[in-house]
Amino acid sequence: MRLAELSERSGVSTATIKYYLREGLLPPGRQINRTTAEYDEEHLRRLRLVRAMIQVGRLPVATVKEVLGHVDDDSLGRTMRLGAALWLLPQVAEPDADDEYVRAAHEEVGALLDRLGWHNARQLAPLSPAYRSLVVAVAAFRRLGYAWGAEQLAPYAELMHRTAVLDLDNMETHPSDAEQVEFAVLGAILNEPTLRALHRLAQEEESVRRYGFA
Amino acid sequence: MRLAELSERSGVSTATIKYYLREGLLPPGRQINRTTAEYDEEHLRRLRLVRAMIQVGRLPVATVKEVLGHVDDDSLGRTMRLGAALWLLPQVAEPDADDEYVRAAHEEVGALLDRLGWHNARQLAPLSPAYRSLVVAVAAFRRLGYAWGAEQLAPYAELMHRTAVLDLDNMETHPSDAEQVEFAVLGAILNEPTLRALHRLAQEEESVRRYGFA
DNA sequence: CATACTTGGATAGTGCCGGTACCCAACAAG
DNA sequence: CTTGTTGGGTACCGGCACTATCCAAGTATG
Repeated sequence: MRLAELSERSGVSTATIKYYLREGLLPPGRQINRTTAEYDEEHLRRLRLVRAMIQVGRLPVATVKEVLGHVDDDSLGRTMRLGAALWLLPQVAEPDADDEYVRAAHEEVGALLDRLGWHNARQLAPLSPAYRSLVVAVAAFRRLGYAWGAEQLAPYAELMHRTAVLDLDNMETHPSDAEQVEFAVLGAILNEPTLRALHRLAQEEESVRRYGFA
Repeated sequence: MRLAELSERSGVSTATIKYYLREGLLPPGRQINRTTAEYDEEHLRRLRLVRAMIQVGRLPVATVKEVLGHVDDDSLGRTMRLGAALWLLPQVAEPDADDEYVRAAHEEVGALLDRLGWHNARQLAPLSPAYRSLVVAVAAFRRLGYAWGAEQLAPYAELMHRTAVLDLDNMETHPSDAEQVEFAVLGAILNEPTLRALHRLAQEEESVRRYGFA
């Protein structure tokens, strides 16, 4: 398959494919001569994966490149590849440690993890981007005067834990390590928009049930 | 309070505040004379709300303006104000109706809603951005060859419904309509990053429980 | 064999977005 | 009176994800 066909089958313009090749998101095709290269089904699959990450997952191009680098790195074990890839997902700006709301948020989130018995998360917390994002979000709520802490978050955390159990159960249905890692990364990237959409649909449903259409 | 103080207490530069004023995200201050205006605590609060939406919720400036417009519109009832504001949240590109994966995704999502008995969501579906986002995400999975449909989504949807119930219960703890709407919009905007962060923390926790740190 | 098209490679340009910088005359504060 | 700040305006910035154009070398078609 040559560039034009790859473009047609993926729905991505040749100019954009060239851009991805330049940026290293797609491996170069098999060079037939100085002006022709041959692509295969693997390229098409990779291209679809890249598009899904960018368009559905809204990852920046540079991040997609990093994520793919970890997914492809055979020198790492499964857990490390997975962790490394997930660690890169969109982050929020570093919280300002001097801010009083941020300090209070740190305490609330710490209390939450203790209360839930999430000892591993507690241990990973200082490094984890997810922990930082949570602190930033909680601080924003508190800055606006809402009581928002361990108490209010615990039931949500419980539900999210059950979601994570589903995620890993789904992942384990895939046979090979490589497939598991790809599925997990995809899950992390594409499942989030899916969950967000389901969440909003559920809000619409429940809201109409309670208050009607008026 | 004048511009400089508003800037200091919010941590937002005067240039940026002027930009928000220009864009209509903040109402103008009380004009004392041609070169002085007075701002109050309401401006500070609104500014913090705007910042939270932009930085934590990652909403584009133009969307923030629209959302605030609906929140402030007293001519609408509670449900409508809420719905109108939520409808604006970040959307995914319109799915291509000609695509076979998109068609299959439509069917799967429809089957899911039937199976769950979400009749209101089913009815709203053609209009709902959340529905469209879900279809796009499911189509992306299927394009990559994963079996991803009503079967796999149902348990997630169940959990998201329980999350939505929590959301609305929390909202109802606020006394006035105006507060309920503000809290709900904030919830939709700030709770999503919160849920995402909790989800990832839960994944880290559960993943370490199953596979250890190796 | 002629002609039109395609290839990889390179470079420059586009449009949007969230600010930022600078200038101004009018006013305020010490 | 001097120094700084105000609202208002305009111009500009850097980052991002492409997109357009050009090129010489090679390919497909009649």
